[in-house]
Amino acid sequence: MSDTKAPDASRRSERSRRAIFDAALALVSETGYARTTIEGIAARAGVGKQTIYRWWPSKAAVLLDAFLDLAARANEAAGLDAPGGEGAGEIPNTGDLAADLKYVLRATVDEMNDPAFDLPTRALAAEGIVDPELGARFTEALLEPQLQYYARRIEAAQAAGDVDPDADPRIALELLVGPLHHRWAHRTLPLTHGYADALVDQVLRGLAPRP
Amino acid sequence: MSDTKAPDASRRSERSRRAIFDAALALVSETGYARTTIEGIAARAGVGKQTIYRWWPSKAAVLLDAFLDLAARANEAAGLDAPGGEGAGEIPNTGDLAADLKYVLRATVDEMNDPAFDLPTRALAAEGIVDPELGARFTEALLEPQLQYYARRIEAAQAAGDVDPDADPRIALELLVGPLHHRWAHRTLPLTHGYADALVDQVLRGLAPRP
Amino acid sequence: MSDTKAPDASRRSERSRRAIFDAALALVSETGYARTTIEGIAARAGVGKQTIYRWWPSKAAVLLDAFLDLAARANEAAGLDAPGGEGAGEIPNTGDLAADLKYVLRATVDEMNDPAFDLPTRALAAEGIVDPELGARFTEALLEPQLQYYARRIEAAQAAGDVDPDADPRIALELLVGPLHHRWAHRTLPLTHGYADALVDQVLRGLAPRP
Amino acid sequence: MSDTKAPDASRRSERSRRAIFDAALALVSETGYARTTIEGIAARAGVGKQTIYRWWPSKAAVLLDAFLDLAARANEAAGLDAPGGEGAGEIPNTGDLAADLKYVLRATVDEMNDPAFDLPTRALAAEGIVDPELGARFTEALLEPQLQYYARRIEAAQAAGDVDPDADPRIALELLVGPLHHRWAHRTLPLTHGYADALVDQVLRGLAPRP
DNA sequence: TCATAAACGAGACGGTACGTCGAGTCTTCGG
DNA sequence: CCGAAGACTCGACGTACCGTCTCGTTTATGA
Repeated sequence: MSDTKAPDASRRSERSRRAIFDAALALVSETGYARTTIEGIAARAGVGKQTIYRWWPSKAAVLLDAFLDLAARANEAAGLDAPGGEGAGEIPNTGDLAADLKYVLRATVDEMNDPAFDLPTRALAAEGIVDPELGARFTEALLEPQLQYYARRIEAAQAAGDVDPDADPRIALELLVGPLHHRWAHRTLPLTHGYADALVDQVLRGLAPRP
Repeated sequence: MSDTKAPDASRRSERSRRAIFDAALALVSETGYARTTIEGIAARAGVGKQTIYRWWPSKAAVLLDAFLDLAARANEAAGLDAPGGEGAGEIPNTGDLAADLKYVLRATVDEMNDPAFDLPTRALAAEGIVDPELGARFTEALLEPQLQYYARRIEAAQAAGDVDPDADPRIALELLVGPLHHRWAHRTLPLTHGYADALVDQVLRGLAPRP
Repeated sequence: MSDTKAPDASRRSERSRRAIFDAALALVSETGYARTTIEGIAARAGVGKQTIYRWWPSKAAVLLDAFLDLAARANEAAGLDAPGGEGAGEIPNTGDLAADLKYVLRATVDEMNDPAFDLPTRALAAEGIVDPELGARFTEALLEPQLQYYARRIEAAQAAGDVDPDADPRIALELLVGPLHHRWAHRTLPLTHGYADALVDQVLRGLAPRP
Repeated sequence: MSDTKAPDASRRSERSRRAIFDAALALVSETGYARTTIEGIAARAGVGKQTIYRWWPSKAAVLLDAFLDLAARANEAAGLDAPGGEGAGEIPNTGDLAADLKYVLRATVDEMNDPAFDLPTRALAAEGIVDPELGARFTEALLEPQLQYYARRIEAAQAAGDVDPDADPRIALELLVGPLHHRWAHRTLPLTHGYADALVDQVLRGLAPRP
């Protein structure tokens, strides 16, 4: 007499799962997150509503998983094509910290300016701001791993003597991504490569090893 | 030539307007933004739904105005009780830039940890991330004026020789509020006074006048 | 301390009254009674809503008065152009009862087939069926006077020896208008001159003086 | 090729259908038709509004079906308890036409004086007068079958030599029900058994076989 | 002959119900 | 025996009018 509610994941239809992800991402980018409905996703995916409710608790959760899946596939496809790169997403280490950070921040700026990434990301970020549960999953699965790349690169720079060994890598990394995020979230000023460069330069001034 | 449907603002009921603000803020802090409905606000305010729809286009717009009104009244009540302070909200200038910034950032951290401010702010920020129109109003009316206080204090510090005259005050200010916002928005790590202090110290290292 | 609500009828705006009647009749014939609203009448008449509510208790009452006014003006314009006619609306008395009744019933059939009369009459009749108050006014002001014309003509026929003196004129008259009304109200079969004639013939057979 | 929105009637909830009928009839007789709302019916029936809108186009249509259902059940329960009667609703044929008609017309008068039948019938009749669509359904489903009973009884009387074989049964039947209906609809004079009797006598005079 | 009180146009107000949409649950039926 | 299909209850949406209530603005005496 076990839990009558737990669905048997092993019997899950992979075909339906993919169709739901595809439908969700398509609808969000076509009509916006707010106008995307679970009924709509089900209809578009050719799936019963219950098949969605069985596996996800909310629209946001569906979209988060869809996004994660998208990111995973993108990473897979990415491979080793970054300069000096090892793992996918890892920040390159050419020995020139400023150049490496500028490269990554410029790429981030480009993503933020690309509606294909921008719109669903905004939807998820907005939901995560309000819903701690979902925000935690978002942070954990997408944001934090990315921040660790920065941490590792900065620690490498400390080991190489390019950064003050007393500096806190966590604070350093937040000085890089925080301002970018702020402009993106509040649309105060345009996000440009120039801004990314200036940001890196200013932050690195504060991280320089003390004489 | 203009909108033929515009209601006559001069005949507007101030009593209803206030009741709507109060109800909206109360409901959001009691039950959360998502569960707050226009019907609920109207009922709580003892007001017809149409009276809300007549003056606001959306739930978010109501809440934004309610928040603005709240902030305005708070500012009015604030007056001159900040150390070295002149205008309400202005960052104090005691001559010690680090101390002044830490004072303000600690206050900001406290607000972010106070559910009374936190919940409606999250709701508005989330809506603003997704709805550019509303986000613009939010930024313009609430965020940007606050950022200008930072800009002025930093410029004063430049004039006093405490900050590199070549530094860009806008970038400097974003280095202060961006990371704070980032932690708040994504709940990556706790927001503490210690974090505020460390942030100010790290940023000011990068702003120090060159020898 | 008399009734504080009674408006001063002597100061009433005749212009508004006419405009309201015109607007009401126009709207009912254009869009139907159900879709006609007091707000609509007021707007069309260029009149404040309160001017309607001041003088009438309901939409149906407005329409009834509008209809009465229309009928009064029609009667006024009618004059003496009926064969053998005296008063307006009076049933002619040419000495041939059957012919006189057929003449009047054919005219009634024509009115019932004319949408300009049909639609507002249906609206009023329907309202009167459900609302006894209004129904009484309708019957008293419009229907009963008309029925009296029949009563008088039948009594004249009795005096002339064309109708059994023992027959009840009220029952006789209802035998004439009742079936007509029935077909009109329920749209069972078409209303034609032939039907009017057949009806008169059949009824008069039952009214013939006994040998 | 047909309507793409048509719901699947085979999956319809019989329980909801019954609850809606019961609620509709109860509300109409308790508070009157005008004050009966679809929301009210749904609430009383413990049913979602959509379940009403899914299956009926209007309040009047709901009530008509409820009424039809009521009549059908009443007929079913009626059986053979009328004098000389065969089918339910059929007019008895005792050989005495006048008596049979008086029996039925008196029963009709009684129904018209019984608020339980009167109120919903007035509501439906009123709606049918104004809405041809609904009126047609009303006439077809309720009125016309009843009129056919009269037609059949009169034809039987013609066959028996009690009625002029040249008389039109349709006109004859309308002479009986039309006046009754007229008094009922316009409330001109009270509906009594005496009136029913007088009506039958007067009409039969006109239908007597010619010598 | 003007002041003054009313009726007037306009329309905002608190409400009620509308008809629609989607959420999340429950039932049926076909592959 | 899953899962698509979709009917169900529920509740909020945004709209339309209701009937009431101010607002100024005519208007038409009666002091």
